[in-house]
Amino acid sequence: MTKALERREKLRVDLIQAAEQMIAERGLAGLKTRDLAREIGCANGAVYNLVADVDELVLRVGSRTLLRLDEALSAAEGAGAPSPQATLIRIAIAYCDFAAENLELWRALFEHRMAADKPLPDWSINDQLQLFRHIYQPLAALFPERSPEELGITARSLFSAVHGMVALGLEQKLVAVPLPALRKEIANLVHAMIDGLIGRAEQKGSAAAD
Amino acid sequence: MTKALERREKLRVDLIQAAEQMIAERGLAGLKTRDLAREIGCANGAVYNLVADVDELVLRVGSRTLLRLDEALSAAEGAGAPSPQATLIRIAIAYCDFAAENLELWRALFEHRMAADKPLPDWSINDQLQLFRHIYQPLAALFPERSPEELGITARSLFSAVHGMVALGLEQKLVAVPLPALRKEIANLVHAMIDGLIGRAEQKGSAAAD
DNA sequence: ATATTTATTGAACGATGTTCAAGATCGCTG
DNA sequence: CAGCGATCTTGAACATCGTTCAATAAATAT
Repeated sequence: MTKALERREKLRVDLIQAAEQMIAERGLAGLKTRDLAREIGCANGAVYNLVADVDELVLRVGSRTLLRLDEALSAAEGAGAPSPQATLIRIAIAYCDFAAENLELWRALFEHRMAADKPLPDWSINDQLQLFRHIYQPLAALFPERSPEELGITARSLFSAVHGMVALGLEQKLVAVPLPALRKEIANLVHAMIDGLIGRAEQKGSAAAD
Repeated sequence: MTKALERREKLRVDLIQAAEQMIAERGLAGLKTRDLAREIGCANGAVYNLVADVDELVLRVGSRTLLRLDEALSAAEGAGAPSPQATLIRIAIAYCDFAAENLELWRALFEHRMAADKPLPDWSINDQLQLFRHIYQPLAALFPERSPEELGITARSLFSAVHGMVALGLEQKLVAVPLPALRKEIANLVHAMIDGLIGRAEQKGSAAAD
């Protein structure tokens, strides 16, 4: 019984790769089951033997995108660390660059919405939470007195702020921003946010001494 | 010929209001032309006498949402102004509150995407640019030496950062954040961003004196 | 009142996600 | 290796969409 399952697995991998390429080329809205079936050489109905529905397919592609994003952020934090500030800025720039280079796949991560009655599977939620990890460590170095809970909240806030700048910056709806200008803006505002957070922490800490 | 056009106009208003209510109740994906037609009492084909297509309908609803958002932000900046910093924070909180209270309509502003070959009409683009106006004035008070271009860029960055925090904060995908905690986080990070921007501006300005 | 212009209708079209009975294929056993 | 039961695959069919259009009804002009 191995032969059948092997073929199934190979087809499933092909399907997810084809879906990834299709989203990258035509956007999430351009993903069609019939085109996918033709691409991997099977009947359109067969797609539902490999995957429960299109939602799962999009989530599986998203999982791959998140993995590559994770690698890109790891590479950014890996290279020599002059200071936690510099590391955080490099991570933010790496996030921007990844989004620009994988525009449609990155958008698909946030554009996709499940039906209200079918929530995200756990494995998908877990994928997403891994991202904050990259920001957590430099933040912990900057604010050693903060609790893990506080650091987690701050990490999510920082990530969300950078995400917003990238999301609206890469949007063609508004005035198109040249990528170098966007990178500069992000570096500048991240630097300001960190400086501001440090300043406010010192102010707070010294209040007892006054 | 007034009778026919009057009826047409009334129907068009009804249509947009019905679409607004439908998006608010069922989300952008729940907007269906046949349901709309039944709601306003006409044939489904008649919808296309009132509006070119669903894209235009969504944009018209978006225009109304942006108008109400504009009013909410104006109200936030209007109330007594202790300092530009405090005003910016109030605006950010107002943005967060508006998004929370008008969740589906606010989401529709950013979820909706036009087909690649049909760009946004000018009137819709203009609607969106008005938003930065609210941030521009307090920023100009904080950084009088900056050029209008620089201020515009900073205003967009600040707006985008807050937008990102609200967008990911209200997302049910990740861990649900209680609204009061989100408001507190936004106030904190906006404060930090402004402090940081001021600090970096001072540093830069005094560099010549070093 | 009649003719001409215009608006409205709702059936039909094409696309799309999903299902399912019928047929093809596979894996095991005698 | 032949045959049989289980399983997989197929592609036609279904339900829903947005959108179009010839026919009908209404409104306006003469």
